[in-house]
Amino acid sequence: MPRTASFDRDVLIANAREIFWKKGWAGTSMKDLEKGLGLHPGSFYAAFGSKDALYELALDRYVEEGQARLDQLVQTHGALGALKAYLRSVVEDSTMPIRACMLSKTLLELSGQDNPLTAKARQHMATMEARFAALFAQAQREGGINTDVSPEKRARRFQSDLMGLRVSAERGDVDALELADEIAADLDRPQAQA
Amino acid sequence: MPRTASFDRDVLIANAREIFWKKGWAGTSMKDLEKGLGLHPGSFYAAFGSKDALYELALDRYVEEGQARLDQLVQTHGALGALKAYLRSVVEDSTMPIRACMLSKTLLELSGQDNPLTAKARQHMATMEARFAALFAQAQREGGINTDVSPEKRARRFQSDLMGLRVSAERGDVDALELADEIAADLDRPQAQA
DNA sequence: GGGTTTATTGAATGATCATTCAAGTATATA
DNA sequence: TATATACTTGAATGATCATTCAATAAACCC
Repeated sequence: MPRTASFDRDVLIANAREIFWKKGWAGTSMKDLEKGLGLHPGSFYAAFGSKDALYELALDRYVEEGQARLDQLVQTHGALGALKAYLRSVVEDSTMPIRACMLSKTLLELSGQDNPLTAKARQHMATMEARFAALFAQAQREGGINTDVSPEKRARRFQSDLMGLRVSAERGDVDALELADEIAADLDRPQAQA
Repeated sequence: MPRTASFDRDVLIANAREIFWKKGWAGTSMKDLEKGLGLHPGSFYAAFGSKDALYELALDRYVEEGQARLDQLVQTHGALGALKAYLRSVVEDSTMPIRACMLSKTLLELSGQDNPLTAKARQHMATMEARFAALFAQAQREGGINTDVSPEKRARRFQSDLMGLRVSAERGDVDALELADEIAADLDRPQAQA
């Protein structure tokens, strides 16, 4: 009896991720979304509930894709190689709408107003960091990296440097690829003790 | 003949910097500004012209104060010591409304929409980087740091790490002070070659 | 102290914001 | 093919957005 929906929900979420990632939370209007997704208000709200709800789905999707990209790099380059390649990929990959990390953008834009989406962004960052830590642990087991510093600590620093790299890459007057290689080169050295 | 203005323009710009820094560009409404500055619309527009114009003044002020803080650190700690102390200060200083850098926030929020304010943010970043480079050069002359890498390159990396640190400090679940000390400790070591 | 000049006030403007909903349309089963 | 069921449409909602402006109030010079 029911009429079937004419759109692919998954594609719509991917589109939304693209738009939100590029233009940010406040910078994306419902008109932008209606146009970008080809959806009228009624269909939009029937499908997603609200702009906030879709943003959350877009964030989830963003992290899933990042993890998938990382997984693939691990398969081809191994743990340590994947971490290095990941640094390059975030400034090279031309399929991304901008260089900056969507989690950083969300956190910076919304943490000053207490928007619930910041909690989500923070969670995702912790998840990514845990994934990095697992890869550092694997690299240490495989002997590719020395064990003077815990995987957790290395992961924390790695993600911090990654965020810095991706902000720098938005500047335009910075050779982000060179910066990425510098950070990657540091991974081969014993880490400084604070 | 004229009536004198009842407000101190400098104080108002400082207040605006505080509000914009914390809540961001889109997150700050005219109502926020009117309330925060104690100014009615008419006075506001007579004094500053527009919300955008005031944001630009706030950005300028933000950079001036950062430079002043850095200058003071140089006087007490010397060039290299100042760079290290600056890392700590950005996560410790309780007078700042948030940990994140206002230039990063501006760049990330507005670079996806082509807002002219992004150019301003980029310029300021380049200026800060030049200041860092001068301090690295001084540290190299004084022998506090080795000369295997150019001051410009060190400055670029320093600022990138600084941005990453300040994004990480917004997470809440990261010991930003420890991270700052790790980055500071790296300054004493020969820099890795990419 | 009167007259001029400028600051202040706050209501009004028109645009845009996210969201709602009633009416219309298409599809799949029976 | 009739009917039930869901999807689609787009106008309407009320809030809030940045900005304007005419009216009012205050301060300075002569």
